[in-house]
Amino acid sequence: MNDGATGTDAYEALRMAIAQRHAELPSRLQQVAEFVLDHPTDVAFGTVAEVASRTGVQPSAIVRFARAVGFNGFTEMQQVFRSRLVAGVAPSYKARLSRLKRDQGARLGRRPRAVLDGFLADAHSALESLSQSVTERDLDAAIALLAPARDIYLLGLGGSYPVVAHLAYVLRKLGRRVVLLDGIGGSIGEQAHAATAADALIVVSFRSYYPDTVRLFPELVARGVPTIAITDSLLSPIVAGARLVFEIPDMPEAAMRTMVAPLCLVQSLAIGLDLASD
Amino acid sequence: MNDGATGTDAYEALRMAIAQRHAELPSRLQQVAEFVLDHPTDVAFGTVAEVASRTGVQPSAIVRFARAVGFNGFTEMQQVFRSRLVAGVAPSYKARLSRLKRDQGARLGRRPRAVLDGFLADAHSALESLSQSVTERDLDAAIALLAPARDIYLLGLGGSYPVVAHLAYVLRKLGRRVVLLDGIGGSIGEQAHAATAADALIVVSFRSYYPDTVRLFPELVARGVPTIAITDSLLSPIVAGARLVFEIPDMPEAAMRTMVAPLCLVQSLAIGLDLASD
DNA sequence: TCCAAAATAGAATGAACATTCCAATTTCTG
DNA sequence: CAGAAATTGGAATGTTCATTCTATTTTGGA
Repeated sequence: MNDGATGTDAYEALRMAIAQRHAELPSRLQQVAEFVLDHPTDVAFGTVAEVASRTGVQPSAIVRFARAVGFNGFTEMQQVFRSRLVAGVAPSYKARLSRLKRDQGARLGRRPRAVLDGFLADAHSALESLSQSVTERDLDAAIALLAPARDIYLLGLGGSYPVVAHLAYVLRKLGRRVVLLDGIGGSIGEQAHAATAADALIVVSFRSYYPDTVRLFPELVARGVPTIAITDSLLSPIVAGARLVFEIPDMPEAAMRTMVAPLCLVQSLAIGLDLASD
Repeated sequence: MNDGATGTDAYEALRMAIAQRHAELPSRLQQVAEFVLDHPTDVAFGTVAEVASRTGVQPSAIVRFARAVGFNGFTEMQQVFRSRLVAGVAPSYKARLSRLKRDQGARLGRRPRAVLDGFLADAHSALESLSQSVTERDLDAAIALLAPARDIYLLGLGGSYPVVAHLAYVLRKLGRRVVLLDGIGGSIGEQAHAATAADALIVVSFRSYYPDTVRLFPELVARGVPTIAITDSLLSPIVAGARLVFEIPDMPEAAMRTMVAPLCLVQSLAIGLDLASD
């Protein structure tokens, strides 16, 4: 079963279907069709009464229209119009949809291919929402913060560790002095002991926040180390005190996470920093 | 910080206000605040009952929260969340994609935003080609190879290290026994010493292939350890002897690499393995 | 430990809603 | 120009919803 037809696709498909059938509809329903095509957002948010009044028809005409184009009622049609808005912004809803899609595929037999497709869909939407949520201003500010730093300290444990590991790799390749706070061979606190206001810190942490990260972060902030936080919520324990916060919301939980978005962000910071310092 | 307070601005202002007041709210309202910040889309579309149920509180708590942050009721607060979605509708997905591709040419441009867009475009296309190149048969075979393994050894150094680090994290979360060959505290060879035909090995390596990987890989193969290789070319030094090879071609070079595709692949292997062994 | 104040859960309430139904009207058809 | 069929308007219906209210629980202070 090729599903396609979720999110924007479903909306576009419906749009085409309405346009096609427009000619053969009774006049009042044509009127509805025109309004609906011209004001999709009103349909997404409005009630039957509102849409009817704006269209200039009776509420029942709206319901009849919805049925005429293949739905069981207005509410059902409205879902399609809402899904479009979700596809545009709204990472959470979208993420949930793709997760749903994945789960559906998995239910149909747990075939690994379906699992892969699910993660690919997640990854695509994560990248998409990253693209929308990151502003040029924040990127500039981040690079300005990192540029003068003597050493760049990286803190990310548990599921976030691969992100900082990658960042460490790239920054070192680019000739930067990096301290990766991984706690190997002793306490993290000792590794971070030399950090001062002349350095910089990049913290990466997602729910559920790794205890050592939560503990060490405020210490470094208190010592005046300029800090960039990459996390999933403004309420995360690594937000207060950070000079700059990149919020990457709606990450799936625990083992289901791919870290694709944070990786891309971090990569861009490193390369952007390198380009800026020539 | 005087915003015009309409559309997205109003939303951002509200978000900040909620984050600030979070600490001083009673606990149930804090709970609501967290959900609301993390799932704005659910608030935009949902009913009080839905939001309450997803948050895990009573409907009245939602209303109390809305009043606590300065509205007359839930409905009023919801308007702000809806306004954000309306503001974000304009550019269609396809338009954004093509813009992304166009900007890719500007990769050499130094503006960090262009750099990020470039990596995002790369990531998208990497995922796309991964989706095409991986066959269901290979995935099945990989999972069949991993399923009976006692311990799963992971080998990936340099730029590939984040991939295996992530894989190790996920597999351990799922209760698998994992040995991450990272060379910490001694030689990698010693870490791998216990590997036998009853175990399994996943090697990840991309050009230019890390010397230690190239050295250790044939040893393990010679000892009969069933091996899955993830690499960028069939000519790569970790292909010969591997039971199974996932080829992910066309990776950009060295520090420019994001590892997004291998990460997704590896994630799918782990989850697919877990699902298969229920 | 006890008391007062705040917070909360859950039921009650009344409004708003989508949907259904039917009589009135218009549009086809022979 | 009938007569039948389709379409339409508008009221009726049953449901769902946001909101309010109150009894109970929890919290904080003396």
